[in-house]
Amino acid sequence: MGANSKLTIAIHALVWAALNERQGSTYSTSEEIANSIKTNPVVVRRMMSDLTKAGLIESRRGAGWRLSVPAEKMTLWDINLALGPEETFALHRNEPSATCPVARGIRPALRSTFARVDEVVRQELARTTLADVFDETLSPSQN
Amino acid sequence: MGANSKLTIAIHALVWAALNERQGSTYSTSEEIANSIKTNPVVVRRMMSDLTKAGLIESRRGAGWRLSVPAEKMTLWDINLALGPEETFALHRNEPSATCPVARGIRPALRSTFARVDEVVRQELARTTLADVFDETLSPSQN
DNA sequence: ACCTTAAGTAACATTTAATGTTACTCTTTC
DNA sequence: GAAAGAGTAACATTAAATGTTACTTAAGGT
Repeated sequence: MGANSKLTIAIHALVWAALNERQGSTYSTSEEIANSIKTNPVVVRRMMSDLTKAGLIESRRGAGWRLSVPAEKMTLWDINLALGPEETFALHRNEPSATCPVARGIRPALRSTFARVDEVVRQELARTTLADVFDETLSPSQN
Repeated sequence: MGANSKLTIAIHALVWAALNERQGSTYSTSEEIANSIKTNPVVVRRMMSDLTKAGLIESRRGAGWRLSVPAEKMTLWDINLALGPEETFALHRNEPSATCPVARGIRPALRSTFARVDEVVRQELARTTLADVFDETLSPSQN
């Protein structure tokens, strides 16, 4: 499958939960969230389970989840890290030739190059909080 | 399939061609390159075709390809752009709910967030040249 | 205690993008 | 005009993401 939309789903779920809490509910359920995202509740539960393990939210069986970190303190990198971040670019799927000097040297060279890319992605995600996305999502220009 | 290794394949091919040219050959063929990468020649031709269209290399039927931009002037972003860059993070695969305010507002919010991420990736790739990767690939520590 | 609700999770199905492969046509060089 | 190798269409294969069903487990309310 193509690109990674896990982060999109997670942020959507968290913004939904944040709004739900702001409107007076304590817990949000996988069914409510799946409804907004238009996906299956199990997909939501699976993903929320990762966020729970990372301590970003807390679950209560029979009730749902609530944020355990304030939206202002939760960065998009925290969320992405909880989901198990993927590298922006992948190395070769198969080991390249063992006899060719280019093939032998290219992997370490690209590893360090791609690590720098991943680092700037990390920095950019760490700069944005869930509250930032929340505000932009619900800004008047969207209604 | 998982992550995007097209850029890896392209850089590998270009470093191979650069070395080949430095060693006196004018043209490099899809079979030679595929041999080093351990993939099918058609995969190489397909990808090289994109690089040709972008003007980074030039092809001659019956002979192969050669660089048309010096390795010092060709950035990894030029290469990635030629391949048709993918976005680092994808939005929802399916349209989310039309009635939920979160679902309606989240896409524009994420679009701008993810655009900033793509921009820092672009900047980082533009900072590294094919010559940089060439040198690191063939550096003594790799032999 | 019992019932209801909803999370947690295993197992399997489906979808889709990337990659691999075959086979053929088209240019260029010799 | 023969050989080499790019260009490309068409199809096969692989593998990851996502969707779905069905069941188990924990918590709260009656």
